[in-house]
Amino acid sequence: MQSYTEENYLKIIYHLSEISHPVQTNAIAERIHTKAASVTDMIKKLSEKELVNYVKYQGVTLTEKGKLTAINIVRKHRLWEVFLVDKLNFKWDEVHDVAEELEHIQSNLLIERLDEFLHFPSVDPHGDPIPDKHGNFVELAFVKLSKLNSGDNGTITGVSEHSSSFLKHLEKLGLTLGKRIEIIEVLEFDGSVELLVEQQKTNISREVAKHILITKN
Amino acid sequence: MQSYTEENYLKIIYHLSEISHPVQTNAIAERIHTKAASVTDMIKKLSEKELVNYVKYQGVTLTEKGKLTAINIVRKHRLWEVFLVDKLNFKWDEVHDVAEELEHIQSNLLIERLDEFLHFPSVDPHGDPIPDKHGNFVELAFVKLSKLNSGDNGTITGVSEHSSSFLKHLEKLGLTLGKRIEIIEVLEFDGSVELLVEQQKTNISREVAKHILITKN
DNA sequence: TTCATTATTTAGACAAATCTAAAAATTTTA
DNA sequence: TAAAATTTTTAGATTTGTCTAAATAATGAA
Ligand SMILES: [Mn+2]
Ligand SMILES: [Mn+2]
Ligand SMILES: [Mn+2]
Ligand SMILES: [Mn+2]
Repeated sequence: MQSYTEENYLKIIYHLSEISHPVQTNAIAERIHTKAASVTDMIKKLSEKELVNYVKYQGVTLTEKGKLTAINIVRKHRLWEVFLVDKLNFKWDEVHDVAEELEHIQSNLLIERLDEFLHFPSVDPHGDPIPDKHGNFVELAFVKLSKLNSGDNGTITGVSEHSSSFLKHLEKLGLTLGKRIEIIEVLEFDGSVELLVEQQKTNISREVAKHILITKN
Repeated sequence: MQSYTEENYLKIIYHLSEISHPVQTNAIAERIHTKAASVTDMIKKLSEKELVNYVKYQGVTLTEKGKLTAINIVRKHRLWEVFLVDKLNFKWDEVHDVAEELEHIQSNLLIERLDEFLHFPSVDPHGDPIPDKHGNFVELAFVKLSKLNSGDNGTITGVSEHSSSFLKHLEKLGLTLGKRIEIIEVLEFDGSVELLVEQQKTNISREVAKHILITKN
């Protein structure tokens, strides 16, 4: 079994693996709010336990065992987020911090029963896929809203930024999961996007558009 | 805020306070599976934080602040146990260990919403009272089954032993919360009790009878 | 390709929570 | 009430995860 801290490292390494291979020490340090020296220490420990492959000065990659562990934590995180939103009426911007704690509860029975109670959801409140108990899940074919052109339309199916301020902003504009949108115009000047949601015209910055994930129709 | 470990000490001290005032070092050590020396260290720390009153060689008592903190942890523990039984179909002997972890999740919103979701239960799956958000609760007027005499009858409303083996044993005999019982005879020889549950005659040892709590009618 | 910059690791220290062994205080027994 | 037994505390060490400062390796610019 891994400690709370080890689990957090594995999860962060898993997420960072989608961006760079291998994962750099500094990248981990930044995400986990710690110093590079501490990361090196922990990486050595995880390597000792055969959860990561570590090459000095190069970085780390997860071993199969480490990856399965990480995916299981992600599974728990996302299932708890669904629980909080669906059953306890949390808003999508309120769930992340609590899920960061709940994801470390150790009980297979608990998580399998929770999954069942929630009717085996396939995505979490932010549109992220929920791995099944074997670690399998389907990556949805997203495209960033910032890549669309005028006339394009689609459905909001995810966000790539989970901060409360960002999510609250989207909520206010009515840009929530499942909403259909149509691009009116992409301003050449600053890349901001004018779009239509439920007969309502809205304008969002390029920065915001980058973090909204669309499934085209 | 207190650490996970500090919370556990406070909770144990709270429970032991019902038995002895002040609470002895060794009693805590035994319950928390640690050594007396470690307990002394932690007690000093809790005293420093004004969560307990500590007199060297005498023992500890909780301060008002410490007591409120402890009651809040008990509240969370019991609410989670209700959740596990009522919503996730756990058996009453399966919930304790998971609740030991869940009770440390830090989120007032979570626990208030959970309370609401469970329709503000007043007792947990073992018949123990659940404090409200202000720390108030009613102690039920229990009597140990071992104190009853032949001819007495009442309802099982609690247990004072939470081990899985004990609870499974009761389950097997049909001696669960809410069941009405009638004492047929208390054997003089060994104090074992012959009783009637749902037209069924059963015999339990004095040791078992001691841990079944009855509300008389 | 050499020097400067950046990234990473090592060395040594620290706080939290624990332990063992020994000392000190309290309680029990005789 | 004095010795014996028990309980509690102290002293010093250990483990986990972190830090700062210094050393080392890798990368990028001239
Ligand atoms: Mn999240
Ligand atoms: Mn999420
Ligand atoms: Mn319990
Ligand atoms: Mn209980």
